[in-house]
Amino acid sequence: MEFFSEKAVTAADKTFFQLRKEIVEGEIPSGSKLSETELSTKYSVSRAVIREAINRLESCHLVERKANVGARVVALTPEGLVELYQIREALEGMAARQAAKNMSDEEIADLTRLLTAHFQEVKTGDSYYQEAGDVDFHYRIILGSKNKHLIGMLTDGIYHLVRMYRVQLGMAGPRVTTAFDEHQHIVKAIANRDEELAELLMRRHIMYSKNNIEHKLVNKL
Amino acid sequence: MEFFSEKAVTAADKTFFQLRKEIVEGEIPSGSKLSETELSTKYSVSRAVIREAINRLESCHLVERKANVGARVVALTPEGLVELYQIREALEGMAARQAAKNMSDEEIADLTRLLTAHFQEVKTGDSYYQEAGDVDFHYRIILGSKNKHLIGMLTDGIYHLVRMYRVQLGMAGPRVTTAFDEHQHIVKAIANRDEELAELLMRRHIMYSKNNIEHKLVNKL
DNA sequence: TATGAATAAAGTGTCGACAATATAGCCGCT
DNA sequence: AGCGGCTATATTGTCGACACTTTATTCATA
Repeated sequence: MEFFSEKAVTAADKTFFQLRKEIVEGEIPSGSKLSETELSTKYSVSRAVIREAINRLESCHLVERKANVGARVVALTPEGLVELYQIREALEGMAARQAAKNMSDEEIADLTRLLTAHFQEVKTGDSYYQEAGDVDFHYRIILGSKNKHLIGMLTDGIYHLVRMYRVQLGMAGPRVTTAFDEHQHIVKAIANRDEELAELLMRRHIMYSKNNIEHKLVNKL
Repeated sequence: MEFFSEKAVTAADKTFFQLRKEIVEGEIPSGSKLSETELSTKYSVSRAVIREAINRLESCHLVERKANVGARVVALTPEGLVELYQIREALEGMAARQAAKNMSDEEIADLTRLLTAHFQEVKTGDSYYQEAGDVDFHYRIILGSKNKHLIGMLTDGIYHLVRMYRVQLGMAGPRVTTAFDEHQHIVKAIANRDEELAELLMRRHIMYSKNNIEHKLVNKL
């Protein structure tokens, strides 16, 4: 899943990536407390490193911190999920709009190829790669926006929280073929340089995805 | 300007607020380097406090950091401004949509009162309070969305960067009466619970504002 | 003179210890 | 027995020192 070119140069980086991974995958359960001393012994680093890692996790909205009290992993709630998807709808919609304007022809061709390759895998029915492919698709469009702030907010900011909801609610699942069709329509709109339609389709795509997840989630949280 | 209820409980808080203020207002010039040792002597706190403050400034996109090299205040560029306003358009548009859905009748009445009071000040021609009134208006709608993630991203995240552009480019200025009309239309849409229109009008409002600033900015950056 | 390696200087990254604050448990009081 | 205040403990916040990396300087060599 590391198609983000994130290389850990410092110890705080490594610890941050490790903690983020464990939180997203639920190894550190949501709602649990993050004790600085405990973590520093567990990872064999100083508390300063842990503190920096926790600060970064807070920036990703993966933990919440109170002064003089400590940090807790965020709780997963239906309201939080809805709020998150509203933000995705706004930001990724804008990303699709800008991608329709700013992606190069080669990049669009690449994206089309990705989609057909993806279609081959869909036929084999392997749902995990469906998940990865979906993330990859959205990631490319985000990059295609060429908006550095937008890219940062989505990839560094909220995408790991999205993954956290998906992983912990077990969201590898259906909606495969329908989502695939939606992806195709979006790419066509981008290829036609139709900014308005690209944004609209992306927003609908994310809204459908939200509704789908919401249904599943009723009896899980 | 402190209508955000941000109280500094810890030393790192105070340093962060102080540094943020100085960066936004240009006292620490954009593009300049932030030396940890230098700042720690200047503010009479330890480097650990400075480091935490700088980390938070990085989360706000006010400084950029490179491992083993240091942190610099972000450079103000025309491209950066455009990117920032694209994000505002997406997020505040969504905020207006959600505000039309979630604000209470009392809150809407309050907002209307704010607008008429604001109109009185516009007639006196004091442009500074126009600026404050504009920020206040947007802030209330953001809060009205009732989306915690959205509120956090806008108020903690990008709003200080928006202010930095405005302050350092000297953006107290015209567009007063037209902006006021736009505000009125937005409130009407919210009062009518017309989510679609509220979002559309807010997006247009921000787009106009962007175009206005872009024109002024040509010969400044 | 220009280039490159070796070295010195400065700055960031990391650490362990101390100080300040919040939480938990105990004791006395009503 | 229940409640409020106090003490003890544990955790976070802050500090100064050391280790490592980057950058600037110096010096030798082609």
